[in-house]
Parts: sequence; structure tokens; C-alpha cells
Amino acid sequence: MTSDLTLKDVALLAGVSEMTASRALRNANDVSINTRKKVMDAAASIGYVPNRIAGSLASKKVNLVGVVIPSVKSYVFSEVLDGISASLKPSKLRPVFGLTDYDLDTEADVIREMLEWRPSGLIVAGLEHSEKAKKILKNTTTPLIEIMDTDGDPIDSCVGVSHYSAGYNMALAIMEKGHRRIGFLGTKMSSDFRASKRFNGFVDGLQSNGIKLIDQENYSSGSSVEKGKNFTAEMLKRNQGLDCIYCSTDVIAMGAVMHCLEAGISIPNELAIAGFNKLSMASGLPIKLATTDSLRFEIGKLAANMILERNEQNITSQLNRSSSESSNETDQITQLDGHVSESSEDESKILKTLFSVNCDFNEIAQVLMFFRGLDFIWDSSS
Amino acid sequence: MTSDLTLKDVALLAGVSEMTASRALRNANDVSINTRKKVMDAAASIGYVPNRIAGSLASKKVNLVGVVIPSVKSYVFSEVLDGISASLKPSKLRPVFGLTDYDLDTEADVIREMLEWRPSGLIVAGLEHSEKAKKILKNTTTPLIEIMDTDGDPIDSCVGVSHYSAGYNMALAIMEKGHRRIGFLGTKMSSDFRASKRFNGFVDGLQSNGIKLIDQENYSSGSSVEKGKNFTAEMLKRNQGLDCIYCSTDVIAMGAVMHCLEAGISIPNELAIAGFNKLSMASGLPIKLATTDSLRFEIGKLAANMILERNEQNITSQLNRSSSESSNETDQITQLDGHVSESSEDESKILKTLFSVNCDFNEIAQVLMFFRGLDFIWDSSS
DNA sequence: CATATTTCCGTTAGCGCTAACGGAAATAGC
DNA sequence: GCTATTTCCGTTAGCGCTAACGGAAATATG
Repeated sequence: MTSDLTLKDVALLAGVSEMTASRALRNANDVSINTRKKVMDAAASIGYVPNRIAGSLASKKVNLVGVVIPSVKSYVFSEVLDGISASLKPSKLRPVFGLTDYDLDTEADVIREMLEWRPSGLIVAGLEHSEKAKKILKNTTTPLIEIMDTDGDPIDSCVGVSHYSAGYNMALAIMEKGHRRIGFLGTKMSSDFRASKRFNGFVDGLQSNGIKLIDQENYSSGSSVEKGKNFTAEMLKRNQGLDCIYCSTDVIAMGAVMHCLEAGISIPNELAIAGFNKLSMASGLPIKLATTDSLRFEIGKLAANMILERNEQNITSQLNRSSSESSNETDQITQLDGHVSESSEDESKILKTLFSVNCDFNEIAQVLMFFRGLDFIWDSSS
Repeated sequence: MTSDLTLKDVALLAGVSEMTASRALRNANDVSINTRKKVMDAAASIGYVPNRIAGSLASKKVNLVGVVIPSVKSYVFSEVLDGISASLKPSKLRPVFGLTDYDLDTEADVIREMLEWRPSGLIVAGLEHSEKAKKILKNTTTPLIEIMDTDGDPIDSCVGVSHYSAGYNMALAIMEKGHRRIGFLGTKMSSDFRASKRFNGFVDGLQSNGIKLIDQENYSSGSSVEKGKNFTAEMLKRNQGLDCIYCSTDVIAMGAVMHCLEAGISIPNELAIAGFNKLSMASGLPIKLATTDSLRFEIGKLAANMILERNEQNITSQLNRSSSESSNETDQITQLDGHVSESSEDESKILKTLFSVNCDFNEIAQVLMFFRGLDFIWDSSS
């Protein structure tokens, strides 16, 4: 309706210069209380909404954090987003989400699009990227946190859990409970690297005891309780004497539980079931699931905090720079740049501390396994 | 690492003007194949990433769609986001999400922040907003779609289902099945308007048959399977002879089912259970849930499509404008503005047709209820 | 009372890109 | 052969805002 209002309109109405109006609206210094009120009132009266595009261009500050994840449908990433939102809420930074659909080419496009906005930080799920994406990411000054996974080489910093270890340790826990005839149920792993790492870890874990998988089913497309239920039924039909199924996620494991409830199969006496993620909705099952906590909320929270820290660093280093002698500034900048690039490239990567994950061995529900997450943060910036 | 590259760098390297470089990179017309390749190569060789902030300011096109929702944790909104993403994917528009935490003041802030980016469209969950938010929304030229709900007055356009009707019709369906001693289980409704509308509709529906709720439990904070399970247990303990529970969401209803499975209560013979949303994960239950489809994906898809349509309209109307005589342009604009503002303000709102929802009376699973969604789109722009 | 300091506001000059126009070169038309 | 058209590229002038500086007015200092 109202054609777009600009600062000029506000300034004219308030009887001040554009600059003063700008300062007043941003709560910057150097404005008297009276004029500030005048400007505020003027802006409110005409319903002025500042143009962030112009503001960001002029100030070179964008205050957006790009978040690149495979999907929002999965119950996994939504909690990551929630953690990120929680961390960023008190700050000026806001998350912007991009979806890759588990496709590396799409991911590269999304990352590129994100960087075109010159965000204050970038959070990307996973350590696997296309060559194109890697090149872009290595070339950028934007703080980058790769999340969810730690099995691989982070480009900048990363926060996550080791999915290989999750699988490996779950295998050990399962065997310790005496199970030997074990099956695996999960999605096709070509595109879900973390699921595939869990699978590999699991197989290796079994192998360490000389045990091999009896059966495995890798169905395509997304996980669902229903699929878990149906495939469990099929797998049990195929394999007499199967005494344990490791599912690639809790969603599938819930389906397995559902089948057992329906078919009257006793858990874990006749069949043990393990999943991954520690989804909250699984906690309502009549039988508690054995699972590994993937610490989704915490990972999101921490990743966002790391971005915040980096931003504060940038701000303070800029302050230091401007407070020092203003002559010969080019040298100063070069030095700063040199320092930053060194610390983020050459510095040996530091293993920080960690989450302590509670063991969740549920005796009441008669379930058999638990797993202590092997989780760490990899931060090249400290 | 590389300090930020600009178009100038590319242009210099390619030996052309900035304008030509800009055109080449945007695949615009008026560039020969040779120079385009030269520019592309130059850009690739130095790893140039265009600055969208500057581009958007100059072209006055932002290509972002703001999406304002209460939460991402809830299994509900993630599917809406998915629908929006699906629709926008083939276009140039990209979704940006903002979370309100079911708080209207936060919502107003988020909406304002979104509009500061001058998005191509805004999708906001719900029809209830703070006065401040309403004022901003009424004042903006940005296409606005309010989603999820239709019980109320949309500011611009809306897509959703009637939650009041969902509750009302579920009550009718339940009574038709012969149930009379009915309880309600849900979250505190002060902040979740749609849940509260379902509740009111449900109570009115029962009332239409002279029936009153036996018991109700409105717990605070979010829904979870576990809470549903525990509160069902409590409600059954309090009320002998309760024969049906209507839950404010499927998540809670799943918990109710879990309790029954655990306690050996037969569904629906001893206790009928109904929910809302038709969540896919509920489809894996040994017993199918009675529920109402909230058409989350479809709503998201449609809302995004409406934004796309509006944008095409704007583009074509701009084309028409520029193709007509270029003199006296001011008049033309005024006329256009007048037309647009009239059609979006004064035009009587049109009830379009809609989704046809399949009835899902599940005989196999022995569940008793179904509901045909009363869903429509409210579009003031057509 | 003169000077130093602080408070406040305006002016200038961009941020990095693109719309719009104009003009030269290449091609077409007769 | 000269004009009309098309193809291609550059120049100019912003988009709406803010950083940085400078200067006047108000206040503090001796």
C-alpha cells in the first residue's frame, strides 16, 4: 500500500538530517534524548520499516547465520535448528536455513547462495561435500562450523559425535549382552554418510568379536515407523533365530518395537532392538529403546555459540585496530589478516572438551543396551 | 582468507567493464559468447562470489520469502516448511525461517525483522497477532499469506484448515460411534490458538448432542508421547468408565495408545482414542489412530505457490508498464498502485475451492473415527 | 572570562552492485 | 554503396543506508 518509505521521509518529518535519524533509530550514540524521541515518533507515525539490505551494504554487517541441513522433515535436524535458534536468540544474529535433500550438488548450490549474502557464519551438516563446495568453503573468510559428525577432516571447525564409534560401541554393547544372531535395518546409505558410518562401525564392532551380520535391509528413501515395522516383520520371517536388530535410527527402531508388540514378541528376551538418536518420542514407548544420544540440541547450541564467539572476536579485533594509531593502516590490516589466516589454516587442530553423556541403561524397561557417546568438538579457531 | 572480491576484480581480470561482467555472470542478454566465457573463467579462477546484498539493493529484488512459525521442534511445522521448500525450489525464491516460540510479542519482532529484508513474500502461521504486528502487516506491500488456520480474519490471504470444525466434527464422529463418557487431553491453550479452537469446537460439538466433557487435562509446555502416556494413565485413574479421549495432537494420542498397550486396555472397545494432525509416525502404531488430517505439506506448498503467483503478477505488470509508452510514467504507476491496493483491500474475499481430503475410516485397525477436513483457501488477491 | 572538553548534529563519500541510456561496431537490407 | 537494424559493451547515476570526519553549540575547567 504505502510505497516504500525511506530514512529521508523520517528525517524530513522529524526535521533532522538522515544521519541523525539513522543514529536515533539504531540507538547509536551522539543523539540527544529529545531528537531521538522526535525521530522515533516520526518513524512510528508513518510506519517506517528500515531497509536492512541498504543498511547491511553500508555497514558491511549482515547478522545472518546460514544453516545448511539435509531436511527439516527428519526429527533429527529440527532439534539442531532449535539449538541454534536458542543460542542466537539473545544476539543480533538470525539463522537462515537452506535444505539440501541429502544431495551434495544441491548442497554446493545452497552453500554458494548462502555465502552470497555474506553471512556472519555458516553451519553445515556433515563433513562430506562436493569438490566444488569444498573449494568455495576453503576460500571464504566466513566462520564455518561443520556439525553432527566428527569422522573426517573439518575444513574450519566442527561439532558433533562420531557415528562410526556409535555403531562400533553399540555392537560391543549388544555382544556383551550375549547376542550373536544380529541383523541391521536402515536406509540406503549412498547419500546419508552418517548412517553409513554407523553401519561400518557396527560391522567392524561385530567383526572385532568375529561376528558377522546375519541379515541387512537397506531400503530407499526416508525412515518411517511404518517402514521399520514392515521390514522388521520381513526380516524376522527370513531369519529364524535372529535375536537382535540394530536400526539406523530410532524411528525405524520404533517400528520394530511396534511389530513386536503386535506380533507378541517379547523384547528383549526374544528380540533385542537398538536404534540411534535418543529421540524423545521413543521415550513414550512401553519398552525403552536402546539407543545412542546424538545430542542434536547441544550440537546446534554449541555450533551457534562458536559462531557468536568468532563474531565477538572479529568485533574486538576491529576495535583494537581502530584504537591503535590510524596511520599506516594497511600494514595493520595485513598483519591481522595474516594472523587470522595462519591460525585457521596452519595451527594444529585442538581437541577441546566435551559433552559428558549420561548412560541410560534402562533396567526397568528390561532393555539391554546403552552407549556412552564419544563426542567432541574440533575447533581450529582457538 | 581472500579478502572480499568484487565485481571490479573480475572485470579487470577479464578485461571488460564491471557492467559487462555483471551481465555475463547473471546470464543476462547483451553479452557475446566469447566475453561471457572470459568473464566466467575470470570469476571462477579467483573464486568470486557475488554480493547479493549489493545486488538486491541495486535491483530492488530480494528473492527471499519470510516464514514465521512457532517452532521447528513440533512435527507439525517441519512439514509445512517442507512444503514451502518444495514449491520454492524450482524458483529463484528462497525461504527464510523465523521462530516465535508461540509468543505474540516475539512474533511481532520476527515479522518486523523479516520485513526489514524486503522479502518477496511473507508466510505467517496463524491468524492471531499482536496489534503491533497487525499494524505492520497491514501497512506492508509484501504479499502475505497466513497459514494453518482459517477461523478468523486474514489480513491479506490465507491457506489452512478450520480447527474449530476439526474439533466439532470429531465430536460428532465420536458420538456417532456411541461414546458418551469423553475426556480431553491437551496442552495449555493460552498460546496455541489452533489447539484452543479445536477444543472449543469439540466442546460445542458434544454440546450439540447435550453431552459434556467428563474430564480434561491441559498440561503446560510442549506435547510428548511420554506426557500423553502419563496423563492418560492419570485421567483413567480419576474417571471410571471413561470410554474415549480426544487428544489435542497425535503425539499425545500416541502416548495414550502406549498406555493402553502397556496396561492391556483394548482400543477401541474399552477406550477410544482420537488425535489431530495425521502424523505419519502414528501410522506405524499397532492400532490406527482416529485423527484429522491437518494437511501440513499441502498448506506449505500452496502458500508458497501463492507467493510465487503474486510475484509473477508483479513482474508481468512491470513488463506491461515498461512496454507501454514511456512518457507520463508517473500516471501509469499511480494507476497500477491504485488498482493493486483496491483489489487487495476492497474486493470482497473469495472462497476458493480446495483440498479434497480422503476419508480414512480404518476398519482394519478397528478404530472408530474419521473426519473429513473442512479446508479452504482464502485468497484476496484473485 | 578565555580555553578545553564534551555533546550533538550535519556533510561527504562511499558500500557493491544494476537499470537505463547511449553509442560504436557488426550485420542486414535494398 | 549507403542506410536501417541488430549486437554488444561502456558510462552515468543511483539503490538506501552508514562510517568517518568536522564543526557548531553546550558545558566544564582553570
